Amino acid sequence: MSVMPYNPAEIEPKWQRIWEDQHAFEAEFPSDKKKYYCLIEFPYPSGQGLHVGHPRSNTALDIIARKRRMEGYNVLYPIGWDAFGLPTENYAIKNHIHPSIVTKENVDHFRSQLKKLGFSFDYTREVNTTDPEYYRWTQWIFLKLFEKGLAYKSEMPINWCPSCKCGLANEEVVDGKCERCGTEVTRRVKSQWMLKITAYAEKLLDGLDHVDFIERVKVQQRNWIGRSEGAEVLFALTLPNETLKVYTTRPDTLFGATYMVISPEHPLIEKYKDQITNYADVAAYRDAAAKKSEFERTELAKDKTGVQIEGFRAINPVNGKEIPVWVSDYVLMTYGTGAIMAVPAHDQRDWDFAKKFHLPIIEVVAGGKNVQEECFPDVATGKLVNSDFLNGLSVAEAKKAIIDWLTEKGIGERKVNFKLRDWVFSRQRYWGEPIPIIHCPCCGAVPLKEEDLPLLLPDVEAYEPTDSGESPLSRMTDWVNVKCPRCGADAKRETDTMPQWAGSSWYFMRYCDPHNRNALASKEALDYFMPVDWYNGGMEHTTLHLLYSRFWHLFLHDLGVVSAPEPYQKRTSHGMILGENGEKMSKSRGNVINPDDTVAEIGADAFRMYEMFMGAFDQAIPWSTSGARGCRKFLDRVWRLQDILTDEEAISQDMMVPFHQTIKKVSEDYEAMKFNTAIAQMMTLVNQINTKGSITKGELRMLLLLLSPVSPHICEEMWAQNGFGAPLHHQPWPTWDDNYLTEDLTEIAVQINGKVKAKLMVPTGMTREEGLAELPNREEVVKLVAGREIVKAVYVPGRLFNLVVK
RNA sequence: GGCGGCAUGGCGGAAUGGCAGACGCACCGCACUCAAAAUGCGGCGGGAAACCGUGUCGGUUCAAGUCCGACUGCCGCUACCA
Repeated sequence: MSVMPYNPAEIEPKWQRIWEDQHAFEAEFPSDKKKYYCLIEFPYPSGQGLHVGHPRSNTALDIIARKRRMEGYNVLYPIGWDAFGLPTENYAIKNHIHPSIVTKENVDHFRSQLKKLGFSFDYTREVNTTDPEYYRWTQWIFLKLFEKGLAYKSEMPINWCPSCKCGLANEEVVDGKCERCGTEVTRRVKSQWMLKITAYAEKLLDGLDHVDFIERVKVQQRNWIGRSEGAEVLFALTLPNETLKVYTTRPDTLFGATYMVISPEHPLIEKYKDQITNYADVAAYRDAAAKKSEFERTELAKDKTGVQIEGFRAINPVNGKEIPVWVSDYVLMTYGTGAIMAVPAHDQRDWDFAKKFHLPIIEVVAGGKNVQEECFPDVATGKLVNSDFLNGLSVAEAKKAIIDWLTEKGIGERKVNFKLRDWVFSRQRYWGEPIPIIHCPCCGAVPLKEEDLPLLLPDVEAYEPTDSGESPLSRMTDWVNVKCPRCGADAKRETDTMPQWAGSSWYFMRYCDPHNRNALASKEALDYFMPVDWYNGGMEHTTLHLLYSRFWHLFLHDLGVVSAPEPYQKRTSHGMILGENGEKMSKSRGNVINPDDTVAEIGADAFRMYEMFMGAFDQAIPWSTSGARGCRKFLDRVWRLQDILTDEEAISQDMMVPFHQTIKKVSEDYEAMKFNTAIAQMMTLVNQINTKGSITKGELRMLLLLLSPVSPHICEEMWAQNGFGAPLHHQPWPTWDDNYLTEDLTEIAVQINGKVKAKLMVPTGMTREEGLAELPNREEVVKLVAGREIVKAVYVPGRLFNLVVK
């Protein structure tokens, strides 16, 4: 008997319809079952449509979601659209179409592409960040942050993209260039909304100890938060009642401080302009530094510049010595106190600076080479010298001693600093959430009342940003001019909008209760579904989205909105898919693979399988069209197993071991995201079945169960065609029996001096003692030893037998 | 400069310290075919062989792709963070 050929173009849409009609993948609430929440990063619905990178993450968690359902969990695996953002706005400007229309078209296209891949998303819970019913809650969270003093407006130099005409967060500046358009970023002073993420620095750091994130992610977040322990020290100045505070991680080297440096933006310069005898030089240096972009500052990092301030000096508190104060842009106003004590002997930057300007270098930690020739920054080995009461101590001991001394004298104290900066939250753009604040000349910034949310984005004629740097909304006078809700005076609305990171900072909470009109989600739904059990996404979101959303979630937890402190229990990350030439896929390189084309050629099941089989999940892998066809060939082979199907119900005795090994391997490898080896194991099994020449019904059922999370359509179809009963996705996940994992006899390797010389069959249970007693007498072994003296024998049960001979 | 990761056939990649190269791709041979495609079967690191082979050099071990030390080369993140 021979079945019809495998035709994914027919069976895939059929099963997608059946799943939809049966509401097969909708999460229940309320439910008595245990929940499992799988999450992938919701896509930005770009005009280009789906990229082959999206299905890599989606398929991986689809496998987990489908397996969990078969294990009896109430699975939440949702999808939505992160739809605010610049590309849509730019497209709208160029083509004179409203961004909301562009967004709708793109979302529809994306959804249809995803549906063709058969992901088991719960489409009834779709969210869209541009939906007023969604962004009213984004605005609500902002109001709460404002209420708690975590949202504030601040005049500050921001990164300005002259091309996008928009302020950028530090995180959106890459190599001194705009992340989006590549234009060199300049600095511009503007009044900006800021979110005080720094208030959560410690919690964001501590929370990492309680979640199961891959180590890379933890390390990157820790680095980004950048906690450092040190001390603040007050230096007296030769000015009446004036001190200069510095932050240092090396208070132990205080005796080696030979000069000080303040940042060009340091207020001391303006305050004492009359006392600074070379003020003109200092001011000129400051103004030149201000003009430099972040990029230029970094580029010129190697070559230190600076000006010595004439007119006053500082006094080193430990030895009373007067030391000069310099201005240099290697000291940043935005970190620490904007001023440092310079210890050239033990800090590379200070050393470079001292060498250039011929400043004294005094060794205070012995153990390196001549500090006049080479800086010695090591903290592990040296002992203190030239440091009075610290002499002879290790660096760690000296740190403690000097901090105690400073604290006692009241001129210093222990201090923890973070690299993390507050989040610049304003965008001078149209296509984002309006910030629900009214500026009143009397009352200042007045929040909208909660019942007035959502503050709708008004329709405007032109979305172009203005040259003045104001948002396009500023031109909407009818919308901008309002009465102050507090005092009734004429007031103006805030015209900046929120960044794209806003809507994506809480979307996983909305999925729990997406149609709620009274709250961002009900407490009951949040307490049931949160936290996300498994979140997979790109490494590029580690320091931005992943940190921002943890911040918002921790904040909402403090507010009592949600019980879980951390939003994500587990975070994994997929590797990038490269073009066939091994380079990053891009239009300009002409190496983009379109998922639609691949699905049309080999089907969604084979496409999904290839995405999982191509290599280690967390590594970057080049696409291979012939490799993808190989997966289609495998599914053809699976399909043709029906040609050799017998009427036997059970798994035959001689196949028990291979099947149980496969159940174990596949089950464990899916969990460890080792999808490639899980699939390889199933290929091996199918090869074995083909060699044997027949397959029983029980064997086919088992294979289909194991394969179905990867390639669900073909498995459902074969399941139904062969009358295997209730739909496959309702079947329980199979379990293995350890008794069937091994054969009676095991092949081991026989080594002489560590080199494999022969293979032997031994009873599987043979212990180390039995092996050592019996194996040297085996005929094959005696032959290999050839009369030489056996110095040592090692038997590793089930593995090998090694003889060391002379 | 700092932090992290990686290095295995022609290619993607397997391998709790225990038989290196599973599985797949490409390629070669054979069968089927008038022929090709598809499919099936077989081969496929180097070497005539002894043997040699997991970026380089050392070390630990009965045994190292795997652990340790030094180095080289790529990739990612970060970057004058005091």
